[in-house]
Amino acid sequence: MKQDGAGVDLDTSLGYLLKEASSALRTAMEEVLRPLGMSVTHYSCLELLAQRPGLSNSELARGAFVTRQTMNVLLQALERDGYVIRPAEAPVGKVLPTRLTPRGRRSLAKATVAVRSVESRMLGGMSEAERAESFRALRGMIRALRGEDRT
Amino acid sequence: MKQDGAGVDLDTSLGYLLKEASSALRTAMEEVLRPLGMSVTHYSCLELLAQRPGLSNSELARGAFVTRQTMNVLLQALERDGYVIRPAEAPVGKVLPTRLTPRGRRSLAKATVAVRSVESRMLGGMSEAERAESFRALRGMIRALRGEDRT
DNA sequence: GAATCTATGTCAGACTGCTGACATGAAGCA
DNA sequence: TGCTTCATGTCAGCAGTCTGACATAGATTC
Repeated sequence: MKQDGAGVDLDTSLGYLLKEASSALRTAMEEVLRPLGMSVTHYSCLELLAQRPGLSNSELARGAFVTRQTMNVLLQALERDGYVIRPAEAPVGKVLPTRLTPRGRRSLAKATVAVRSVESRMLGGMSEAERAESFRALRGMIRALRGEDRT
Repeated sequence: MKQDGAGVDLDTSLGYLLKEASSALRTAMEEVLRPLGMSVTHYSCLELLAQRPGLSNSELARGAFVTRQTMNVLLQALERDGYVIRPAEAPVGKVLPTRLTPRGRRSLAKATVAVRSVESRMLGGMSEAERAESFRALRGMIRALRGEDRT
């Protein structure tokens, strides 16, 4: 039933499987974050700021894989609700370094517990060697897709 | 600089890497499909129909990882533009089996060439064994995330 | 056979993220 | 110094996707 000549066979397509895995991960994260009133991008933003305080809007956008316009909208809401702070004036250039407030940190702490449970479930039955192998494979795909192809 | 106790370390998080890979794949596909005036979901729908003719709206939605409402909107547009056909009345129940028209097949043919180039680029330097390993790893993640955890 | 449950197709409204556009500051180059 | 290029922050408009809701058909249960 497989039309090898006609299309990309979905059952053996690594791209399709990657999309499936990503979709499953996203769904699982949304499930645990919803009770906290937080979206995946929302969480990603807070997590990035916790690990790298002072990131700018554009840097956060790249880290969360959205456009800087999208991140800007999110940051304005987070700032309005007191989860993050940005200086009114840029210390240098136009770049506004963003930081978590204590409230933002508390909010993140709850979310982290939820997200960690998903991640550990995903790592489930994988051995340490298998995790390392998956890591290597995904990194390879990313590098190839971005055209950093060193033949 | 890594706060191991505080959060999920992004640099060593398989979830984050999975999201990154998926984002890179999506971007690459959008790039090659845009000139054809086609979105990723649009393409997924046609590809699914080519491989499994007669799929219903809900089945297509599951295959493309969107809701059936979203797929319904897309199908109406595709039907209006003559890429697919659905019977006016359901042969059985409410399920409307969908099929590609010749026009839809031609459109898909062009897209397939583009998508295949992305996929082969992604597989890039991977050996056959590495591909199999990646496959196995992704399947494991999906199964674990969906809670089909057979201890 | 009737009641309940489940799945489907569809409509409407809301939200999220994206593209396009603009002004501004920094960095490199003539 | 002036010019070009690039990155940034931000606003506005648009497309895609989602949630909520409803009616209906099949399957299940009693």
